[in-house]
Parts: sequence; C-alpha cells; structure tokens
Amino acid sequence: MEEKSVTGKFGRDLLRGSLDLMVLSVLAGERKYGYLIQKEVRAASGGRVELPAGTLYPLLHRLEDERLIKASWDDATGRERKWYELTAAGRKRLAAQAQEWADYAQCIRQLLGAARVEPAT
Amino acid sequence: MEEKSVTGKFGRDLLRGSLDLMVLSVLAGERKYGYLIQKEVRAASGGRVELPAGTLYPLLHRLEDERLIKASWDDATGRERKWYELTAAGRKRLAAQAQEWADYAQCIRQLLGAARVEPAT
DNA sequence: GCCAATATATCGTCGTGCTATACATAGGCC
DNA sequence: GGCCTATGTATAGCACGACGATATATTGGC
Repeated sequence: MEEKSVTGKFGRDLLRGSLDLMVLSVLAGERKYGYLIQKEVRAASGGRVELPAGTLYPLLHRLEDERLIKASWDDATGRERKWYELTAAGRKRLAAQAQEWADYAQCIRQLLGAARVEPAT
Repeated sequence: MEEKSVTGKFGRDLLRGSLDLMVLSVLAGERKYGYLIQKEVRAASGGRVELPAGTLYPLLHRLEDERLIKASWDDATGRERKWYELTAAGRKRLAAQAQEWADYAQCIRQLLGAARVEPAT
C-alpha cells in the first residue's frame, strides 16, 4: 500500500549550496569516479539524495575548473574511468564548507526554536 | 589583527531552499510587515542572514500567491504598513518544511561523519 | 531644506539543478 | 547474432529563485 514514506526525495532548492559539500566529502577518502560518487551519495543519504548525471558531471567539471579536485583517466580496475581526487585546496574547501554548514544549521535551529517550531516526531 | 571572523555571511546558495522556512518561522508568532521580518531574521541569525529587499518582497509575494501567508494594509501602529500573517496552509507548510529540513540536516551530518569530516572547533 | 532611516516594489541578471538526449562499453540471455 | 540492462561520461537548454540596482514615498532629526 505504499505507506507515505518519511523518506521522500529532498527538494532541489534544499540541495543547492550543499551539493559541492557532499561531493567533496565523499571524495575525502579514496579517489572515485563519477558513477561511483553518484551511488555513494545515494547510499549514504538512504536514497534521499539522487545526483542525476546532468547534475553530477557538470558539477565535477566545475570543481575541477576551481582546482578543488583533480581528474585522471585510468583503466587499472579493468575499465577506462575518470577518477577524481581532492587537491589540497579541495581539502581546505571541504573543511571550510563543513564548518559553514554546521554554523548555518545551528542558525536555522535557533530560528525554528525561537518560533517554537518543533517538527513532529 | 582582524581574526578571521566566525560570523561571515552565508553564501547565497546555502540560503536557497530555507528562505521560505525562515520567513514562515518568523511569522509563526504575531503578524509582521516586511521590513520588520528583515530585521528579525538578521537579528535572529546574529547578522549572518541578510534578506535584501530584492529578495524579501518577491518572496513574500510568492508565499502570498501560494496562500501560505495573507496580507493586509493597516496603519494601526501609526504608519501604513503591509502586514503578513500565516494562513492555516502556511502553518502546515512550516511544520512540513521544518521536518524536511531536520531530515536533510541529519542526512548531511551522516555524509560528513562517514567522511570523517569534523569541522574545526 | 536636507539627509538618513523606514517601507515597499520591480526588473534584469546570474548561477545552478535537472530533464532530455547522446553515445560507448560490458555482460547476460534468447 | 540480436536485444536488453547496467555502467559510464558528456552537453544543451530550461526552470527558477536570490540579489543588485533602481525607483518611490514617508518620517523624523538637524
């Protein structure tokens, strides 16, 4: 009966401004290629954040232009893939954005708290 | 020495998707007019969220079009101002968006946690 | 009279998320 | 062989909201 799921997809505007953060954070460990990043973000978000190809690749190209990530083609895993890894600037940006996001979240919580808006639990 | 302030303004993209939530939440109490909303959001965010007039008024008009808020001109306070208050639909939307935001924040925290990204403290 | 703060409004631009589309490879199945 | 699905990368064009610039009117202080 398709119980009204608590886990609907998040609206596009919510994602805005944090997609960079998400991608940078999944790249914090080993190098990864686009398709893998897509699957990891989906998994890590419990299926609630979907990065369509038309969002993901332009985003990766932009991050590369900004020298936050570095790409290299490599078939070491048996298939030619474009691998991305964080640059030093990328790590710095990741830390900065994580901090900014934490501050922002705190900010919103205060606003909601002041309005005595408690999401139903 | 101007120590790198913790309280820089938040980037425009971060705001996106939560501006509605903010405005709805400051309207959760008494009715307010635009200029007042602007000042309250600024104050409640410790000066980190600024709602420029070019953002605020179109936003209010949009929320009004969606019947989430209701406007009425009134000079009861000595000056003609346009007062906004939440409609029933607005309250419902506020609760829903607050919930969605909380879920989303949880989502991001998990992603950052998995990447072992701890904002500097 | 002048200026700053208050108060509302709109236009045009810009950034960016996403749908649609394209194309290529790999593996399973009939 | 032929077909389908999953994998993998890429781009064009649209949708939409945030914001700077700009306009206009009122109020109060000097």
